[in-house]
Amino acid sequence: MPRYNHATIEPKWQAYWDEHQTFATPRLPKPGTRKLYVLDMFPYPSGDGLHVGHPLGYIATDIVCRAARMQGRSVMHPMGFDAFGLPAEEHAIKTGQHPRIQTEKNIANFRRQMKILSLSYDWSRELATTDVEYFRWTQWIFLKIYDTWFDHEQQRGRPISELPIPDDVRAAGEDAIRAYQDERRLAYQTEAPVNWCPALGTVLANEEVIDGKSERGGHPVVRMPLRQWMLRITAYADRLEKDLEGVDWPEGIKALQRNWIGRSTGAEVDFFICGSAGAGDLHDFKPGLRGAQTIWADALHSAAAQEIFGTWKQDRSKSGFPRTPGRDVLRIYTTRPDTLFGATYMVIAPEHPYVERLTTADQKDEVEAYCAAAARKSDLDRTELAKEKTGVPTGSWAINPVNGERMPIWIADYVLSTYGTGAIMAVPAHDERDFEFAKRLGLLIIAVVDPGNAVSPAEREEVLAGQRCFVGDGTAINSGKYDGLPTAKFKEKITADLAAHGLGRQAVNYKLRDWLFSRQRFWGEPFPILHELDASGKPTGRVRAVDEKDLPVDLPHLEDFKPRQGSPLAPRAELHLAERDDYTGPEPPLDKAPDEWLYPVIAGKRYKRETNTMPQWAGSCWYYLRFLDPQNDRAPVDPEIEKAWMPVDLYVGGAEHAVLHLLYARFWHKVLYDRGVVSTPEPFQKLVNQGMILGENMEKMSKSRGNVINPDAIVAEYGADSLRLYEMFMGPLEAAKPWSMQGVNGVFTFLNRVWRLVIDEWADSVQLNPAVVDRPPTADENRVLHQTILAVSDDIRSLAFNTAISRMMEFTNYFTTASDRPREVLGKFLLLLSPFAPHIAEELWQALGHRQSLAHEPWPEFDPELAKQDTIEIPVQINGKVRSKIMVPPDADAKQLEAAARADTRIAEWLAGKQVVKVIAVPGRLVSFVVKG
RNA sequence: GGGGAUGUGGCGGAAUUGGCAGACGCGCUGGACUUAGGAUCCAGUUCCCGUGAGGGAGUGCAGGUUCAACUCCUGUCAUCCCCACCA
Repeated sequence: MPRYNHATIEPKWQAYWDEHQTFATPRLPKPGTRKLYVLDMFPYPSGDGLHVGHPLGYIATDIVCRAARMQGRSVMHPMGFDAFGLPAEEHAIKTGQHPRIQTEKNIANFRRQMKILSLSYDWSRELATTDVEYFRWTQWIFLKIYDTWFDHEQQRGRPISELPIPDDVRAAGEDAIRAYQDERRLAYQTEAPVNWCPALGTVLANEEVIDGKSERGGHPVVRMPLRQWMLRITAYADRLEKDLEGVDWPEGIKALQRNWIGRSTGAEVDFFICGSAGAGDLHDFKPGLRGAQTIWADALHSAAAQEIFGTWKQDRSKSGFPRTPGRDVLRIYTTRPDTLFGATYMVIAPEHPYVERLTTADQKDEVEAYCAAAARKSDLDRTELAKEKTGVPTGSWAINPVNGERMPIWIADYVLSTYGTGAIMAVPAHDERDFEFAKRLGLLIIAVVDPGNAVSPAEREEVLAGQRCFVGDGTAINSGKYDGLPTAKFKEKITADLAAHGLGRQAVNYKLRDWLFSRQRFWGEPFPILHELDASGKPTGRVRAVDEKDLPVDLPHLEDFKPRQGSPLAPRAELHLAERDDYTGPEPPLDKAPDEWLYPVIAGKRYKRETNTMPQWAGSCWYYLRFLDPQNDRAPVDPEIEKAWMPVDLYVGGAEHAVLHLLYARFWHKVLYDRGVVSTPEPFQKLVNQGMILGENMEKMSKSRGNVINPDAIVAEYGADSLRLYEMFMGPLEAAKPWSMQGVNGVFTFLNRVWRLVIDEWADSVQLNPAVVDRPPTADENRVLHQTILAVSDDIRSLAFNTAISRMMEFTNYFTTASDRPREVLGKFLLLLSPFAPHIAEELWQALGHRQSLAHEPWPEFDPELAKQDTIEIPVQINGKVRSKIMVPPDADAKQLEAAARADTRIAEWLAGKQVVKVIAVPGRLVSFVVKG
């Protein structure tokens, strides 16, 4: 009758923990205890609810926390919701209902689903990024960032009030000072291209644009510039990379972040421009295709070029390398300054500011057409179509500072305006892309690196003849006085020489770009920013931060959430949309807000609110701080509390956040650190990525594949304990692994066996199994118990939950067959089991006669003496093959092992008549004979 | 093209610093108890040969180091993920 019935046990204990506030966390760690902050990546509360993949990480952290509490640590274990986001906004557009309503419904469902799993969160700390009282502080942090500039000398963010203002700027007046500051803030405005879909009247994310058309509806999409907010994350690139050293993260994730930051060291070099408009004879040469080689050769030593170059070089060596390049030079960035002598042409990006200036009259049409076409392409198009590199000559020339030779300047979209200086020197002999381009267009290729024997002799000949590209290191050739230098040395030397002549300098570049921080959406945090208007209602360009006391800036009431209907243009053909009268450009939904929200008046001045909203990342950048002090209405977090709990000791979540979320959060944290809001330079000490749970068919779980498993169904049939146990038993936390219903049944069976270990299933009511007795445990029983204690404790520490469970199964197997079992041993076992399967553990703990919850019961102590075996089995190998096994005391030394092995009859037979060459005896491990004959 | 991860029975997966390959579970086979079992208990279960004792092979593939290799080294194949013209 009293079978294991999870359906009655689980609600009972959930109610008990709730009522007794078992998992409430005090404001500060209890004095004399070590703190432990364990954090899950909080979910986006989607309408579909949790699927079994979500709780994988939650269960793992919960086990860690439950065990840690029993080990006497003060545990912080909170949960919340990352609730801004597109799906809720789309739902609102469809239904006209405020997204908050749907969002709160979804949160309620998520919370319910988590609660039936008994994840031991302190729910009093729950938060959602959409809570007005939460995003009030998100806005506050934005203002901190806005109020900060980055001091490159000190490598830290400082208040804008401490920014030194140069005298000439100060003299130019208040607006000049303001502009000077605005250009240096960590939050600044710029024109950035967005994907604008006129038919949908909305701006789309890159992922929503497929082949130049909107993902939904297939409407045309144009890229066009829009004034937007950026965060200067690039200022922190160096620290974001360096500080990875000190954190305990998977190497793969660190590599991913380093790769994303993409630090490279090279040189910036100035090339003198000649042949720009008005420079007379120098641009008589049209850089042709086939003919380029001879033209180039002719131009090399033209007297005019030599003369101009000579004086320029002299000037530079006196005045040094200027901070910003003058009008007369084209500045490039290269990681291979050692190939400078092999540069045969230059390329600038179609968006480069010099395009117009460098384009000669007869190239004008061609260049304009090319740049216009490039502007229409999305980033994706540009890389996809790049199988064939394209470009047009500007008609202008540049002079190579190391040898005074002339080279044509091209425009090509294989050069990115956003990296380096947006201009390159092309070294086709030693760069794949330049090689491909030069080959296609018949440009000159000169080898300046001898690969030596890094390639086959035949290949080397090709390289030297300019018929093959070689990008590796080698020895310098065709490089004047530098000939013979190995690549690395050459780089150093020429960089120093260029610097000495004021022609170049060492430079560091990052792939990381500043963070585009505004979205043209409704369902996000409004910016606490006001734009000043003049008497006629036009923006003056001055920006004002909302006063801290006026936070939060809440979202306004809107009649409907539909985006503006744009005019039906033929966008791909239209390049100058903004100039058309009937054009209504991208306008965020907040522009439809009522005037009293949109146009506040402060001190007699009229303002317009910023109507962009923050991206979804914003809320997740600092939630781990708010959990510590969620009710605080004077600060995002109390400094005393922050100091006591930070950093997060263990952070568990999916690998999909390996780059962006973790980089953004680290960035904000560092700004807050510089500004004294937090006390640690890094927020997350240890990071673990849980793997994906696949469907039973080994495919990713998705609605469309129809292989989604809902945890509710599993809990209903097998109980939360079985679900928890199964998810942990499936395999290593980090690995991807397929779901198996039979596997769930397997752990369910195990729990039934545990149940019967303690409870008499034949009795009419729940009572102890008569086999449970009060007697001291035998040596064997103690050994099994203590080996289990050791293994489970270690496995929890190393997050190897699957093996911890298998050890508990072994324990159960041992005691199932025993005719009786000591109560004390069972009790200790239940404590070990409780972090994994807390409900059944509590129930059985109570059945054993305990009155109190075991949630804060001390963790069983491991006694090595009791775990010791009196004899152990040792394999004996002969020539690497196990031929027998011997029983010896665990502390037997090498001599005793060998003697015991020789005494073994089977070994004696194997050794008979053979010569023993060598004997290896490793105490506690094995004996190995090497024999001959 | 660059970076990262992973390859072990029919399946999920175990295996301190190199030291008994296959723990634990699923599945399967046989048996017990049963009117019955998707319950429970017992035994077996990497493959090949052998009734058996035992022998041989075996951790994607090919080599190497070692008394000893899933583990270390070299090469190679496959799968997955991320980034992708970053000069």
